[in-house]
Amino acid sequence: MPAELIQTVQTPESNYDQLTIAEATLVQQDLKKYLNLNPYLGPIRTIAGADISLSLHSETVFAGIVILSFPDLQPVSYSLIKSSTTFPYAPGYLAFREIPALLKAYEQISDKPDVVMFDGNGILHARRMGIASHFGILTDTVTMGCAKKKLVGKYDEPGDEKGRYCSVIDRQEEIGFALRTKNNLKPVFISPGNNMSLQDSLEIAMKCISKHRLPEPTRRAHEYVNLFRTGELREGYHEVNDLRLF
DNA sequence: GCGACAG
DNA sequence: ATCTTGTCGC
Repeated sequence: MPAELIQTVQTPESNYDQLTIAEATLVQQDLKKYLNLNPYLGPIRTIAGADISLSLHSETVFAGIVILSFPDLQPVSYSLIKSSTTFPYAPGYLAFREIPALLKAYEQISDKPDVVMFDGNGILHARRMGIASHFGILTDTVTMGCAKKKLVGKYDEPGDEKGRYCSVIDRQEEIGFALRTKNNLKPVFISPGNNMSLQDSLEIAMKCISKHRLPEPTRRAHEYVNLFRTGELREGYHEVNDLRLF
């Protein structure tokens, strides 16, 4: 990586808050040089969901990563951390608001997941550098995005039945999919983050669909992070010892 | 200038 | 994202 970029991203928790939008754009353009969209060949034994929860009118950020077994999708461990941010929310720059906290949550995981799914996009982004791709490049991990709303591009509405999907196209380029995860409900938007292909992201997303609109990884991450914010779960890395299974 | 716009 | 109650549909 270029020295300038390394200096900027090496310790995001201390630098991202001070970046201007123009500087953030340059960081994204630099990071894109390291994007890898080749097929993922390794096994998937665990898949994690990453998300954050915010208090209204506050700089406090509750970040969480929940690791699920694969393909059974049962929570096996989770990492929660409280942090703060002053970087404003701006479409296309979500990573600069959420990544510092998510990096802390990721660091305290002792048994890292094989894949991480983000509540947001991978390459389904104007500069192909959504939060999943950004995080995947910084940590050299296998990541993908699952957004609840379209950020950029055009697509045909997929059929009403669960499992149907259509490509999302932006400037002649296929950058993701609109995937129907539940009958008659709005689709979610899937794209690869880093170290996997477009097809990988679609196949993995389909294997994570259960009875809800959101795939299990991000659905669980959202659930845990809210339990954390409301004080029902504690900060730190925890193994799930669910005796209810027996 | 107008419309679009992850969380 | 978050603040909120009931309500319509599978």
